[in-house]
This record gives sequence, structure tokens and C-alpha cells, in this order.
Amino acid sequence: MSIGKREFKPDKNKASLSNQIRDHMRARILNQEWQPGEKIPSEFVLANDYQVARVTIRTALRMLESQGLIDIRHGSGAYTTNFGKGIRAGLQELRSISETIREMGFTPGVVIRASELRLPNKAEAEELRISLDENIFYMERAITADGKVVAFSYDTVRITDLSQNVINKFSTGSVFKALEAFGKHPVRAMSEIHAIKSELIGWGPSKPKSGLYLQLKQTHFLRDGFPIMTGSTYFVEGRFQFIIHRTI
Amino acid sequence: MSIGKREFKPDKNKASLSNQIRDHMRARILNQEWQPGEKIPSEFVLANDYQVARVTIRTALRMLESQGLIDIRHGSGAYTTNFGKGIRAGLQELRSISETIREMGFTPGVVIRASELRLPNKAEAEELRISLDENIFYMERAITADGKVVAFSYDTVRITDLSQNVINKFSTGSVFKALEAFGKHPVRAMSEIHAIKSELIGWGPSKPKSGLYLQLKQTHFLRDGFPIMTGSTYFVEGRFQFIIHRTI
DNA sequence: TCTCTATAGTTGTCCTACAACTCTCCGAGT
DNA sequence: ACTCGGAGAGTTGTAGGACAACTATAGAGA
Repeated sequence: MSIGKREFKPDKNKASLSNQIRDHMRARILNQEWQPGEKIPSEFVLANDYQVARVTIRTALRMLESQGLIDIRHGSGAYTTNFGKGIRAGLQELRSISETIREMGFTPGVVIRASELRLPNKAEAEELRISLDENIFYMERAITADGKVVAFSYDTVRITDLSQNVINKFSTGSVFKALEAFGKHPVRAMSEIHAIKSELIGWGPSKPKSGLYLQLKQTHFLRDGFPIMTGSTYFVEGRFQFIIHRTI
Repeated sequence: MSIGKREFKPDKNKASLSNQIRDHMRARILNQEWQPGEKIPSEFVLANDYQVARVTIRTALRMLESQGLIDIRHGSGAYTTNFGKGIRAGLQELRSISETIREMGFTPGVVIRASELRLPNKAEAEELRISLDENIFYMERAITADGKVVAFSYDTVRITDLSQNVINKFSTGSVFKALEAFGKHPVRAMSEIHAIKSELIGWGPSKPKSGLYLQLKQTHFLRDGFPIMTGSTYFVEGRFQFIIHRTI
């Protein structure tokens, strides 16, 4: 089936239908298939387009509303919200940076500067709730969009049963995909946000001259509440636009 | 009717039922009537307790899930997350900065540097969706905790029906309280987050030497979707800790 | 021209039913 | 005594239909 210019095929093995539709519609919004401020089709029409029940569409729409992408008005319709341009991400959504970059129409990439198996320091062991003699996987990466660095990342992953070919996965792209490769799906993260100016963070040819970064110091958790990854991502100021939807 | 220790009476004149139930259940979570990590009653039971349809409960639950307060597992149930307390200081909650400061055990204060009625510039008029000949209220403030500045704020308020004594309220403390004084309750805000280094932002005796700020460029909206206030708040790096809860 | 009303369109809520998934418990087999 | 697997109960996900509540618009009437 084709909806707009995009294909939509429900995948039985993956997330729930409403979650798949939410992601599909998010892509349509971010790619401005639906213009900012524009009214999107009614729930009835969408239910027909996607060939699902109206309640399924509603669930997806409420999630998009919670994330600030649309604005639902009783008796009137749902309208996409107005944003600026550039790469942007709702901070409260835990999503792969690479995926976000791809959805914005750029080509994501990863450059690994260093990666190693080593023992954690005290802070890392505490964050990951492991003992000091349990190995962790540490890596330093640069995330790029169309070849230009948008963020530098320093992360440690808790890996009890890590084989070499799984480690290799981390080098090829999204950390989330690599984690999924051995059945670990982080579902939430706690982040501290800081403004940082330092010459020591960036590296490589597209290291920013300003040295100005938005730091996300975060720990990712699995569904059962256990931490799986901790570290800091430094977003180069001006190359990535962060949005937060704040509600009462 | 009594649910837990809390009363719940649907108010026909206010928000939708599911929104009222969402707020009611959020209070139960934040007050730890449901302990962190605990399983909350099933949708069926909640629907009976609140005397509404299951779909209404579901809508409320999905919103709470989007805000990271609960975790819904297919076939199992919904569980409160382990971060009930921390979220309150979180960025995604639209709350008065002064109130947050007070909750953290400091004494909040406000210093007004400038305030005036004037015409909006083009960007301001667009953000507030008003015409260029409609007056706005502009102010420059410093928000303090125990006398030390934690943020500098530059805001414009849309004031169609604003009397002088209401304007005075803005000088005395929380902007939210002042807005409520004439029946305007912002319910959500869209924020861009930036790292900024500038000598032009701060002022007064506790202007930071580093010139490093976390900028929240935000617009506040009323329940009907219309913007009421727009501007930027610059948090002095290191004096205010921002936490954000990210979920899928 | 202006105001009010009828009406069509859209979202909110209700109801019932069943599918899909999770967790526990109990019995068969080793 | 222990392991494994299946049955069954409980819970969330999706379906379909119906009506209530609200909004926007066009048209009638003053």
C-alpha cells in the first residue's frame, strides 16, 4: 500500500501497529509532506488509508501530540505544529540520532575514533550498577550528517555476553541497532543538559572552531529498569536543533 | 466518588475527561500513592473506578506513558517508572522556575531590569500570531535563588485586555501567577535549546564571568492553542541542573 | 451588510468482541 | 527432586459501530 509518497507495510514481528503508524506519520510530518500548521487528514480518512481501526489511528495521534508534533482540536481536526528548519529532534523522545538525521533527509554516518574493552572507573560502575571487575565497552564516536559532524559521543556499554562480531556492529552505525542485535532495547534515558565550551571535545577535520556544545550526559535503561549504557554526547551548537515540548 | 485517597469529580466545563483523569493519575503517581516500579491497576479496574470507558482510561495512560511516568507492557500491565520524584524538576514539565527553586529548598526572587509596553517586531508578532500594531508587554528579568542569579529572561507577553494593576503583578514574582491573575493559563510550551556564550546577556552584580548559558527559546500556549508569551531564558551554566526523561 | 441558524464534518466517549501477549501454575517426563 | 512444556487466567492491542460534543461554514433572514 502507498500512503502519500511513502510505503507502509505493517511488520508483525515488530512494534505495535499504532507505534508503527506513529513513526510513519512522524516521518511524513518531518519531511513536510504535511506542511507546518497544515491540517492533517481526519481520523476517519487516516483509518481508511492505513486500513486500521480508528482507535489505532487515535493512539498514534495522541502520541504525536504528546511529543509536540501535532495539535489536536476537538471538533476541528489535527494540525501540525510550527517549527524552524534544520535538523531537529524532540529531546524527550529516545530515538537514534542517526535515524533522526535520516528522517530529515540527510545521510547519517559514524566515525569511530577509539573503542576498547576495559574495566570501568568508579563513576561508570556506579552509573551502570556493576562491580569494578566487570568489563565494559568504551567508544569515542563522531556522528555525521552528509559528512559533517553534528555530535561527538563518549559512551560506555554494559556487555555481559559480547562477541567480536557484535562489537563490530557498533562501528557500522546506530548504537541502538547494535544493542538490538543482542536483544537489548533501551526504553528510557535520564539526561542532564549542560552548555559546554571546550577545545578538548571535538576532533577530526570538522571539529568546530567555536568549541561550543550542548552536552547530554545520559544513562539508558532497559525495560526492567537496569542501566545498559552511559556517557555523554556533545552536540555541536547550531548544527542540530533540539526541541522540547513542555506540558503541565 | 473517592479513588485512592483522592477525590475525582469530572468537570464538564474544563478539559476532556481523559485529560482530567490523566492529571488525576499523575498526582497519584507523584505523591507515590503508587510506589515507583509498582504495577498500577488494570485498565478494566481503572475504568470501573473512574466510571468511564476503557478507551478513556487508555487515552490517559498513553499520555502518561509519553511523559515517561509509566511504562505499559502488552499482556502484562502498566508500571510506574522509577523516577517519579526527579521528573518534577525535569524540563518537560511546564512549571514556574520560581516554584522549582522553592521546592529545591532555596528562596526564589526576581529582579526587573526593564519593562515596557511597546509594539512587537516582526519575529515577535509572528510567534504570538498578532498584528504589528497590537501592543505587547516586554520585560527583562533576572531570576534568583538565595540572591544569586540563576537565569536571565527576556520575554514578551501578549496582552489584549491588560490593565495597569495586572501589569504590576509581573513585577512582583512568578510570571505564571501573573498570567493566572487575568485568567490565562499556559498549558504547554515549545522550546528550542541552545548553548550560548555571550557577554551581552547577563547584567548586574552576579553576571557570570564565563558568559556561558543554556538558552531556552520558548513560546507558551494556552489551552485553545493560542500563544500567550514568547521569549528566551538564559540559564547560567552550573547554577541550575536540568534533567530530562527521554522515552521511546 | 450583518446576524443567526442549520448542517456537515471532526474529535471525544461508550460499548462489545476478539486477538496477541505475559505470567503463573501444574503435571508429565526424566 | 528437577526440568520442561502446555494450559489457562489475566492484561493490553485492535476492530467495528454508535452516538455525544464541539467547530467551521454556508445560507437564510433581518
